[in-house]
Amino acid sequence: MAYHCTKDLKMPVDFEKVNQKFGAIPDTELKKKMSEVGTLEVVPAGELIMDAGSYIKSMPLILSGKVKVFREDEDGNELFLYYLYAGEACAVSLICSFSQKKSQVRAQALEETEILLLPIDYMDKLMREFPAWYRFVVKTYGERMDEMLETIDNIAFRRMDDRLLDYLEKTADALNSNKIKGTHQEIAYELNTSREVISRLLKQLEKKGMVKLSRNQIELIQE
DNA sequence: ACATTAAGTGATT
DNA sequence: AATCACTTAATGT
Repeated sequence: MAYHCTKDLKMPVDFEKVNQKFGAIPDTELKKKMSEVGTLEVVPAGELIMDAGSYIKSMPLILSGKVKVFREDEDGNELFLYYLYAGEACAVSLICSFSQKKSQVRAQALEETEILLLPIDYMDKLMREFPAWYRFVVKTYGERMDEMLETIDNIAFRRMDDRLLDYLEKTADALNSNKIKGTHQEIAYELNTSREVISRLLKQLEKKGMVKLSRNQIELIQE
């Protein structure tokens, strides 16, 4: 069976872990089933979990770690979408796997990340046998939909300075640190704008005392 | 000290 | 907000 990942470090799934991380799923029987049917994959920090254009053969559920999800357009431009945390699932991949479509997004592990992979062949069965699964899927899909809508009006209606601040806050949150390592160029790439714009906006934020700038590092100041 | 890379800036569209 | 054409500052060798 082909998996969408290059690194195949599969292990039996620890039920206790699934039970603990997915408090959002009340049905213990379902979680037992998930542990039986799924495989565990450990992705090292920085690895791509899913690349645009790859087919998805299973639905990933994050057991631990953090994942950055971003879109990539035809010209190779990146656009940051959202972060995924433990206990969450990527609704995009669910839809992709259902419709047998290639992934339209890329996902990268920010730190070592454990992923529970559920083969899509089981989706039908789980849906029918476990109402809790159905509710979980609908719920995560709804959550992602909200995220997406937020991202859309970020782009369409908000100015870049809002987007930048939003990005900085989310990134700081994902890293558990107020200090964001990286260059202005990298941020510009993620937000699909130019380095000069980011530099200027960061300068403004610094003047407002919201941020402290140094080479390769941006420190967010708490309000 | 020199080269390289990141960041800052003014002008133009 | 994007792009260009620079300058200045920080860092590595």
